[in-house]
Amino acid sequence: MKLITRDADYAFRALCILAANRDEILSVDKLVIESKVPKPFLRKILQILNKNGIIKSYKGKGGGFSFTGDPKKIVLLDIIEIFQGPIVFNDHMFKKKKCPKIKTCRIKKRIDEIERLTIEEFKSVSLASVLK
Amino acid sequence: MKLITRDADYAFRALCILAANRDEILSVDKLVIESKVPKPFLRKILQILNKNGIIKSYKGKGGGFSFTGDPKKIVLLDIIEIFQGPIVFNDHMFKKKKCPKIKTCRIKKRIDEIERLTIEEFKSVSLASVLK
DNA sequence: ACAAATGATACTATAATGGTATCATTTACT
DNA sequence: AGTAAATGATACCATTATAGTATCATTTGT
Repeated sequence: MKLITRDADYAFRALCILAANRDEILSVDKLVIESKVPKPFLRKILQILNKNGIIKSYKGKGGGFSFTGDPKKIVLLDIIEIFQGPIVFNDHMFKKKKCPKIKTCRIKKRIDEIERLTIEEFKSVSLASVLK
Repeated sequence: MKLITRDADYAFRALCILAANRDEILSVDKLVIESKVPKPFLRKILQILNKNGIIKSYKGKGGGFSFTGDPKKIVLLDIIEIFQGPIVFNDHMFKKKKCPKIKTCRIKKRIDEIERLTIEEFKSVSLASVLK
């Protein structure tokens, strides 16, 4: 069982490279060399980061992507949620509908506690924290 | 994104019912009524729990399944691992092979810490802890 | 003998994952 | 103006996982 999917993982790694060269424009080709991620896949990922306002893109010759934000403010949780949606440890469904005991279920409550704890941890992993 | 899959979730809930009626033999039909899980799916799940030594099964008329172990010793992590394999937050792969920087990568290290923390939490969720 | 139960196994539909490929558009540079 | 280098937008695809269902064989209590 894997929690973090490939695209979110690649995205965060590419982001780290961009953040380490803050405000510089790096082409996908350069990022491919540094990150080893397959180029068409990395392109798609960077486009998504751009659409979500995490990085900026520059079209045309000499173009590429750059990170201009605050490395302390972008955290792993943000990236996971962009590519994988919200983290849900236990959806508590039966077939297509929610379990009616969802409010009182002790199992659900306990798992939700663990979920909150893990989410807080993912919030603590900022770009800044893994760079220095 | 979901961490705990349906089968592991159903399994743990069914186990709770069995543990609450320890040493009693309950048929799948009874467990279906209590748990609301679709019968053929629940059967498959119980067979897997049986094969993994978590519960015992009794064939023939009047048969069923029973939990005879120590509710303190069976934890959510055991069940997740049976149905979903080991928990891996970040596999750190590139295409089909491991990232060569796997030993030194700061991102990987940080995520592994969070993984260990979460696994410890799942170890703390025993049948006994959610029953009382 | 029969009914009630599990054992074993095969099957299926849908969605997610991990990509690839292609054409359109933009821009810098000569 | 023309061209090369870059991203934008989309469509496509193979494989695997998920969430089940269905069926027949076997065992066992009465």
